[in-house]
Amino acid sequence: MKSFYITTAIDYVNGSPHLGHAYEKVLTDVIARIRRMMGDRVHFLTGVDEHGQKVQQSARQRGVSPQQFSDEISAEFRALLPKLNISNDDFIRTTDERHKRVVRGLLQQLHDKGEIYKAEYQGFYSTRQEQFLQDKDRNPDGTWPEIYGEVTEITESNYFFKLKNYQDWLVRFLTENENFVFPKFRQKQVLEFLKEPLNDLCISRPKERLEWGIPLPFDEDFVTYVWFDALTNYYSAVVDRPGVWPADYHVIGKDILVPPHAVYWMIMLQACGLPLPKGIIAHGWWSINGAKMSKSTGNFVEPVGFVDQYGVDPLRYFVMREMSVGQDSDFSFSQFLARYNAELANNLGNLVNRTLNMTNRFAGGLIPAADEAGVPEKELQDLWKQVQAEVPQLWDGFQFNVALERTMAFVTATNAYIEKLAPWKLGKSAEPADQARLRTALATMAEALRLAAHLLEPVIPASATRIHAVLGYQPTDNWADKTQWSGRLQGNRVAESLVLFPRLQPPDSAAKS
RNA sequence: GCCAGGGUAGCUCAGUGGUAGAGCAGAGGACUCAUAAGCCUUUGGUCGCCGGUUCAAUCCCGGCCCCUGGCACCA
Repeated sequence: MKSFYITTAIDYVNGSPHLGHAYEKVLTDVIARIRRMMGDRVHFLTGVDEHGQKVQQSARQRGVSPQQFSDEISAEFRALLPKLNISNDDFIRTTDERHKRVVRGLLQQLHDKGEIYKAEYQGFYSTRQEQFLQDKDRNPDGTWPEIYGEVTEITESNYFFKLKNYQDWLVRFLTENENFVFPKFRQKQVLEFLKEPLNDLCISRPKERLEWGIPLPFDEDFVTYVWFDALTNYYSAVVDRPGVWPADYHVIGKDILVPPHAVYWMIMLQACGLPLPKGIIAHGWWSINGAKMSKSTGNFVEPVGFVDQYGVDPLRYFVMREMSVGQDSDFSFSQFLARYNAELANNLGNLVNRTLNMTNRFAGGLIPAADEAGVPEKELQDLWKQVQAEVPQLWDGFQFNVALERTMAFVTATNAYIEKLAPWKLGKSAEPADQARLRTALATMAEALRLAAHLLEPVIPASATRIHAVLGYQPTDNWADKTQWSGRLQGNRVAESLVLFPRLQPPDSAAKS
């Protein structure tokens, strides 16, 4: 069986992880969990990009070796994963031997095929910044900004990859596979970009200028620069695992779609004769309180600290509930608070607790068997059938925000059902008919909760598991079966109580009241 | 400048060629199992602006305005 193979972009280890990094992991994780739940054999890869000039510079500034520097920052990124409850199967570092070996292999192969050639590159070079400058780096009056120091025109030999030759092929491929990039408008952006002629891609740096990289196998005086190093991770990580490549989805930020993933990576694979990924998902960016994320202004969400304070699942829920995949979204604490209290605490969490409470109070803590379903039960069951059919379709279309909305609507309907039955009144009656209705009500609310938790599982896995646990329920791994309305909870002993999402107070309300 | 996305109730957004929808917030009510939660009812919008097509446009076409992002060997 072919694996479902999904990847995140690898993070560049030149700073600490922020909300954007966390979001991409969570989004990919949600998809991975959904596919596992649906029975696919999933392989989920994430990792870090460790080579390059900025890492070399940062290491030098701190007076440590590049390896030591990236060891430290990589550990920080790696630590984020369990914190976010990410279910990745592998974690790749571009400094891994397994990676370097594959990169060098591909480069050698392309060199042998004549896809890589050496040429001279002429341009303006800033010694202070150790980089070539573009015309757009100039001041409006044509001079170079102060930060570059002395700028001189120099000539440098480098290796180039023949991108140009594949432009027509790529245009044809994207035209024939119109849903290759999600969302669709991003695909248009790629084709727009390809209307201009491509240039060949410079893939090397001389070692005297940059030594923190993978040496070219055919010329050890150079290291390969950025794209052959970074993009190849998706392939190098699974080269020894038969049946995994090609990737089903690369999940990336919109900033690295064009040209790296949609152009360079596709052409690299094609030139190497390797199968192409089946799709690319380009997600949007988070702003914080309506403004661009920025460390210098403190407009920044630090995921580890946030999780420590509010929990993993609330963060996961918020980013999936709030963002329409592909669009940008805003993160504000007040919006987080509103979602948290309204949907997680009041709607879902409170339903869990009142269900446990009533089962304990009116049925001795054992979930009763339901009598024959009346009108209210049938209505709720019909709604479940709708939601159960609709949510997986929404998942397929990456509309996780809508899927969560529908799931929560089912939770709301369950709360409304409880009001209609009013078990607390039935519990005071000795009439056999009322007792039967009471048993039915308790069984129905527990069953509804069990089912809803299954739809929430990919997004808030730990909480879903806790809900199932307090219902005395052990899920099986047959999706179609376990999402059927049933009486399988009958006789289970429930927990005494559970405050799943403690209600949060707005920061400034404590003083007032 | 070019390209793309967006401009719909106080807020976040959904939506369709035929009297505008949801959630949250606000207001009122009945209830009490529960995290002062839940449920019911309800206030609220010239659907960015101007034209056009149409019996009929928020949805189609043209123009304009505003916000956001991208514009290559910089990551």
